Amino acid sequence: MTQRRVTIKQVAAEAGVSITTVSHVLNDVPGKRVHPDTKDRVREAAARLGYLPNSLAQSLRTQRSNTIGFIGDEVATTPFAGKMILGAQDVALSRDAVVFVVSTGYQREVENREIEELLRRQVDGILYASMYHRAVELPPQLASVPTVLINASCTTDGIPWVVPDEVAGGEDAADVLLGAGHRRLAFINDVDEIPAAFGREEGFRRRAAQAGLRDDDLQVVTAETDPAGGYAAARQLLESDNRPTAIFCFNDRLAMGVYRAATELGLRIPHDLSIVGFDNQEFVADGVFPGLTTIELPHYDMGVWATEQLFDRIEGGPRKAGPAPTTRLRGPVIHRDSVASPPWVQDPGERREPSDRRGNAGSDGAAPTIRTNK
Amino acid sequence: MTQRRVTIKQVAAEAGVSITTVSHVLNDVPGKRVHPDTKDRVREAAARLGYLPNSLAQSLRTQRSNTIGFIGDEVATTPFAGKMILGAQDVALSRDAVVFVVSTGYQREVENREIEELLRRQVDGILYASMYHRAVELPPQLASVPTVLINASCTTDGIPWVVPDEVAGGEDAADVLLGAGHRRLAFINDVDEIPAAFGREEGFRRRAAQAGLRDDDLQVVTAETDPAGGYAAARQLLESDNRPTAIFCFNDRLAMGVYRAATELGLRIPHDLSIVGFDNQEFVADGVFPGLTTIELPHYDMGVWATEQLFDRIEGGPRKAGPAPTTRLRGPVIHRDSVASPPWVQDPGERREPSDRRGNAGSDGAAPTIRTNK
DNA sequence: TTGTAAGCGTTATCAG
DNA sequence: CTGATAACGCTTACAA
Repeated sequence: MTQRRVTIKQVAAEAGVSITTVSHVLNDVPGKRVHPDTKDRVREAAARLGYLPNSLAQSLRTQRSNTIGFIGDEVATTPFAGKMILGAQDVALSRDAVVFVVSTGYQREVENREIEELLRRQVDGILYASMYHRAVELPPQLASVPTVLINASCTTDGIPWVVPDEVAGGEDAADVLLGAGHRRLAFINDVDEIPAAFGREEGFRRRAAQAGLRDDDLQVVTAETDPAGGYAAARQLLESDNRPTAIFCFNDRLAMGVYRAATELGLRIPHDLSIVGFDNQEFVADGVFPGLTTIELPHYDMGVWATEQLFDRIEGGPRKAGPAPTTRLRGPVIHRDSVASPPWVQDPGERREPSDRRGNAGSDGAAPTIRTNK
Repeated sequence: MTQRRVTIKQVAAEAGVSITTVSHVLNDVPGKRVHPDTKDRVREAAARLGYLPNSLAQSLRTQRSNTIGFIGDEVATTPFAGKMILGAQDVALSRDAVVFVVSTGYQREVENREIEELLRRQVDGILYASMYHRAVELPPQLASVPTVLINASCTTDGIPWVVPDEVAGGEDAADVLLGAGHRRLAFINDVDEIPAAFGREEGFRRRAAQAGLRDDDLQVVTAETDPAGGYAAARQLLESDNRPTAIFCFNDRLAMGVYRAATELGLRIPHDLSIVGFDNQEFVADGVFPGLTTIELPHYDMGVWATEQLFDRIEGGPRKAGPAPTTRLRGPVIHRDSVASPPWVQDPGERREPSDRRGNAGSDGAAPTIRTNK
């Protein structure tokens, strides 16, 4: 059935010119002037035959495949992978490129095989993505091809990387709570010692200190980052003498447990207890009641940034001047309904206005702020 | 920096043979007998140089790219995409193939461009995936390349497709509830008229009827498939005269709303109300308290099945005999803690044993059953 | 303004 | 058993 695809030769024949000419007009080669009439004839012929240049042949000749690889440690169990991939493919498509997606499942051998397959296919570059913010060691085979890290940092130099601005996230969370008038805060942090844990705590503490909170007005505890962990930590926090009026949670899943604890203790959210989460896992943050105000992780934007960097490097030749760029991207705060002023506060300070969903590719400037409907 | 990759020519030189011979030994060409010593020399040379055959050149020559495309309507906003992709890439990798992932965002123009890019790259075949079970119309450009549908059906003949077995899902949900001794059931279905809605209702009703339930022992209402929709429907259901003791929800998100309604009405889950969901959206089903018993959608398995079919077609030449295979895959029921026997029931019937997570690629046979820890 | 021919890295045909 | 050599479909000096 699948009759052989139409080639440049057929187009040439159809247009009554040589294949060289076809190539010239179809590629708009700079120095070459081709008679307008000829051009038209060629274009028509190509269109008539439905000619699509064979990318493999082009790549073989030009040493450029317009193809990049996306290597993820896991692609199925987190909702984040999709956003990074989408960011990557959006900018890829704008350069007529397509992306190979492979998932390693954290297995070195699988990773090696996949890298090999990608290399054999002459990918122009590789995006190496982690599902959670961490430091990685770059597989040595990748040394030969432009590579950019997403949601991960590394010490190999010459490798650009992008991660979320965790500190800013912690600050933003604090600002939301402080802005509403809260003065007794708690932070349920991840037990694991990872960049996100350090960064968010640092930012949160800094703002609390700047706001003049005393040491025992800010409790920090750690927990497993799941509902059970959040529940346990929240019970402890909420039954203590100096009960906080607001809790910042390392992530949304953990926050679910805090909701439960609050409910069990008869505390109403947000009236008796305000909560801010992290991640903006839509089905979670938007599914709990009342909706969870949370800090979004900039996965899509990281995908975009990384891919743009990647193409820069691919096009910029071997190595651009100066060290590789790295950046931390700030995620927007998503306002829902889990934050209110404590009863004794009159003026909760101004509430920020809604803004657009995707406006924040930069890492500096004030945090964009978002209010969801519903 | 990136010195030109090593080619077959260099290997030939290094081994002191012709490139033909190198090709012969590296590919183990059937009819060709090469002296064992020569073989060794070649293999060593290849290894020493770190030779990786250029896949582009191979493809150009053999007309086989060992590359497939995965076209999804959206890849970022659902947790399902990742599983289908993983299924696809797992089988692809086992055939030394890699998969291009593209997302159309439901935009025809984007889809067309992407299809074009894939075709230009000579993909051997295409997986066309929908994020929710529906009937699709196949883009005509795909006629020229082997294609298999995932989570979607179509009428174009010759096109294999795989979808979830919705009817079985409805039956399984009913069985769980009926098995626990419930006799007053409700089903909150999707308002949208989609295959999932029809199928699940059919299966659920069938089993209820088989169990001898009277018509008014099974209420079916419809709602938006989000927490708010579930909440509203549940309030209505639970405040009625003939309050059901168990509710089957079209999906897990909707079930979240049912949890809230139950809590507000002072009904305890599962003691006063049993709930079964659908989808097994991990962070939701596993995040609510108590954990939600639910029917999993077989996304991974659908990805696997489709990709195997795809390779069959690719290898089987133009068209295999007979009509294209299609199938409905059953998802396992995931037992958590949202189902119990109503108080008046003595023996809830036997509870099934835990089983393995991936054992169910087939669509027939009893539903595999899974109990999560925690 | 157009065309010839070399070459990108392989595989496959056909001789030696 | 081994090796020239012609494709595969395209781009690009270089000629005409």
